[in-house]
Amino acid sequence: MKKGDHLFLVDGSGFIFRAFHAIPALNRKSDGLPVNAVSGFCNMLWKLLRDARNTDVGVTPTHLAVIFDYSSTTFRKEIYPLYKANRSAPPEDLIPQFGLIRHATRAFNLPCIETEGFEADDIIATYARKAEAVGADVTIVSSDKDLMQLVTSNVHMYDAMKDKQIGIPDVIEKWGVPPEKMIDLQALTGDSTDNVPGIPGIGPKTAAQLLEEFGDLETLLTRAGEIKQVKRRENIVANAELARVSRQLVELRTDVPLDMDLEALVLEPQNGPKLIAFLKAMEFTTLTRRVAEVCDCDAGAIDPAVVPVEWGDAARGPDLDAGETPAASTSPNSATTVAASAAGPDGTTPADLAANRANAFAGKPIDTSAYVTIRDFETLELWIKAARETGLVAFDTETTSLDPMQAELVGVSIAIQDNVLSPGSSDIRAAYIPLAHKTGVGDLLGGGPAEGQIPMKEALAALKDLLEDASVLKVAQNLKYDYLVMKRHGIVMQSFDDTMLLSYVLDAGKGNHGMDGLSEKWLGHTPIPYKDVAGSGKSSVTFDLVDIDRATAYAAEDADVTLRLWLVLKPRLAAEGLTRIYERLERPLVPVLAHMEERGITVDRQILSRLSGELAQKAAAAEDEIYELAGERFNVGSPKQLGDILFGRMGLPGGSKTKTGQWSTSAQVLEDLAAEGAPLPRKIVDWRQLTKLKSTYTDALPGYIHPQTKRVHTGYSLASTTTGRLSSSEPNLQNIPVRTAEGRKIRTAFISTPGHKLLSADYSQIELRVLAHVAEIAQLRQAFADGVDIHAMTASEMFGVPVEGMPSDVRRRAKAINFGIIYGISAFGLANQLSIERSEAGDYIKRYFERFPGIKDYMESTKAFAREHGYVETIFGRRAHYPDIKSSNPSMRAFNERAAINAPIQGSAADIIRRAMIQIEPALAAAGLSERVRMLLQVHDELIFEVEDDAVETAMPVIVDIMENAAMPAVSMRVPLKVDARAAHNWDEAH
DNA sequence: GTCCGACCGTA
DNA sequence: TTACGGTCGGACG
Repeated sequence: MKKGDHLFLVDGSGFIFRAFHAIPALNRKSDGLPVNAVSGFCNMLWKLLRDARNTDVGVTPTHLAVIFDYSSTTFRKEIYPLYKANRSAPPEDLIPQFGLIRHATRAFNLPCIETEGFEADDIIATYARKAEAVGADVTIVSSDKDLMQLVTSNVHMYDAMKDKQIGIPDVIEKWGVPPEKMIDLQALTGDSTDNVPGIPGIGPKTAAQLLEEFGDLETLLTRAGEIKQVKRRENIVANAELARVSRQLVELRTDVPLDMDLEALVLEPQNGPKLIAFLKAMEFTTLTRRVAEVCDCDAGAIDPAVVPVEWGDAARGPDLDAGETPAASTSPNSATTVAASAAGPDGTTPADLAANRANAFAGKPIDTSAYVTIRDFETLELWIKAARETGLVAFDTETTSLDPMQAELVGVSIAIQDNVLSPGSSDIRAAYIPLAHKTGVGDLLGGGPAEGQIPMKEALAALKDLLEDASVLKVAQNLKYDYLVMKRHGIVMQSFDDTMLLSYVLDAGKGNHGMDGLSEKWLGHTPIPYKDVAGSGKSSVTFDLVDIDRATAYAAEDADVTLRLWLVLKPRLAAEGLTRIYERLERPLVPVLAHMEERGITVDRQILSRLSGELAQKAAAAEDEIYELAGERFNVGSPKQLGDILFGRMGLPGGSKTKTGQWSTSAQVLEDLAAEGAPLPRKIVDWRQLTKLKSTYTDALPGYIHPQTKRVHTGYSLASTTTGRLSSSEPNLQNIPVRTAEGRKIRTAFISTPGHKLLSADYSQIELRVLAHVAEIAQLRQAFADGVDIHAMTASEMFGVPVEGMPSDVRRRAKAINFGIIYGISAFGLANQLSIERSEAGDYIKRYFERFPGIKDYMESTKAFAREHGYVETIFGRRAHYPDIKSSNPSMRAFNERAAINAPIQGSAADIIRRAMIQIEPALAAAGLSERVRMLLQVHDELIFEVEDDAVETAMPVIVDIMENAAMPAVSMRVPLKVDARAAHNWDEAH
């Protein structure tokens, strides 16, 4: 961009609201879909672009971008939590138009820009100043006064609705101050729509007058004593701080990190057919005709585009992030109303669309012989172009390993809905792009690269543009894997969906969410098994050694199936009211977790090796004593042999049996025997602990140290629990010992890099707090509000023992009961836990319910809900399904009931920490800590960070604050959340 | 080689 | 009494 160029910055979000209110809502599609704002937007863009071509008329953009708000959790909320807190949900008819306007922007071939953590205004400000700095002219298409501070001799505003330019004189005329003083003026007057406080009683006229007199806000505030009017003087003195905060809120940032540089905003030629297809889908006949004339296209020959409609989830659940789009209405039945009155392109309501799609794809044959192998750059370009045209592409990587940190990229497959490569068709076409296949299977020296592959570097450069293009939606199955593999090649994917996560949000509790299973379930199609192409066991090969034709069939099929699954599952989100869960709690976690996995954590090999030696010695000693006591040598690790010795040859009384009929040798049983005075069981328990620590931790962990990074990279699964918790594997870092002193030594091996500390922040009693919240238990809520010992309080309530001087055993029982409640208590389970009679446990439970009747109510109503709906919900609306809740098998039914009672508690806590994790990185960025603090691990109620020594003090309150307020603003907890944080050189001391 | 049960580590 | 994943032994093929 250079002098003489003219950048247009369209305030997309501002325009949506203005157009919606300015244009009558009777502007609807034939099926009832409200499109008034979309219509105004399209006409405005067309006018701007037409003028761009006709140099005789108006100003002519050479560059243009449309900018949207992305999220309401901006840095301004940090400065002033009440910022925009009074915003109510947008009107129902507006909700589907947010998404449509983004589609419209893409149909116009224009960049669509949004940046997390910043408002559209800040992005506009940043671009405007950058363009000005290189000598270009700027026109901001908006009439929002918040943007007027940006006006200079080179930066103008344009009110598209009134067709009016706004320059410096216009600002002065309207507000009485020049643009550079608008910030001070707004700081004084405040803004009721955004909840910017300002100074009460001061409006624009007074503010302008004061600024005229004192020059600027700071001078005014310091010299406020000179003001003659008594009330005004006192008012300003009293509220000086409020004015300063307000100033921070209204001043726009000009340092927003930009994904696209100025050059990328250059105005591309119009794509007539693409635009016409969109306009036809919107039924904008006049504009369609005009565009067709100008582009010299035959509009009649172009089919309407398939435009997905995001309905929002107006029907239910809290708004997960007030103010963000698309947001919710509070009316309980509004989604149905919108849905009933409006229609998507291949259905009449979201539910119809979902059903139609499911029907269309169930059993629809998949022709795996039609897949294409892309072997030259030109063909690749053609496919990428086609993907851009449709704005939707399924994507899959083929690699040499299931571990994304070790995997070498071998090839990439893509699938598109093809109305570009073969016009008029909406079939799916899929292709495989081999990149690193080798020849010479079985050749000891290994073969060279296979013939007919595009050089990796060239192909990745082309794919990078597509994958990082926010205007093209990428669909993948288990996206985190592909995201990480691509990130390791310098590609940071933007705009994505994950079919695994769609299935998880919709159907958690109904089986797993792997691609093969989903394909069977929804498409009636069995994909080619991996082992059919790569073999299995000893004779298996890595994917780079698979013949390219075989690889094409397998890989392209994966992309094809993924795209089909997306078409089936995505409409179900809106139909079932789960869009917000998916968009706010699930999808944003993918990059967050990918980054955590990529970072890994340092594990000290020496410490583990030393511990392993110690454990080996102790275990050997214990083993000798065991043989001595048993009178023979046997495999201590074999429960079967051990059982024979203890309960057979030695004749000890057997406790419980396992489900295979064997005598149980569990720790519980052995402890009971030890209490009876038998020495052997005690030794077995000791031996088990030592060998467990050795085999599972000290010996296994070093094997996970990555050869290049020298760190341990766990893998998080987003979709393997019914409740919404994450799980960790290879290695599982969510079960590193902590309860015993011996076990805690393992944690000393998890260390920070030099100059850093590990910071651990964990929620205190989060599940009991959630219980107090959902079941509305007055005593529990009070106890948490007062910060008293919750288990002691319970004991005191139940047994009438004062908290002061309470025997530890009494408190222990109460603690077990509290946990039992969370787990959907049964007398049997509690009796087991406390080693008491079942009748006594039953009495405890009875007394508990008497003291806390709300708990009983919660349990009964949760069970009833689960029976009626087949699922339960967290406080944020995540669902956990229990299809067997009505089982005729009483123990199976009871098990499902307990799980259903537990799921909203465990799941709500899981949702809260998810929200914290999603907010952490932007919050750290806003605090300037991005480079100095890195989130490494999550252990259900704990987050572990690696922090530069000097940043610990600043980072800790930021992290604690985010975590403690993570439920807000979606859910206002009736109980405070408490987070404890510590930093130290290793995990043991930090915890 | 692959699968399953028993056991045990975490929240 | 909830939710997980890893290791081992032992049985199956």
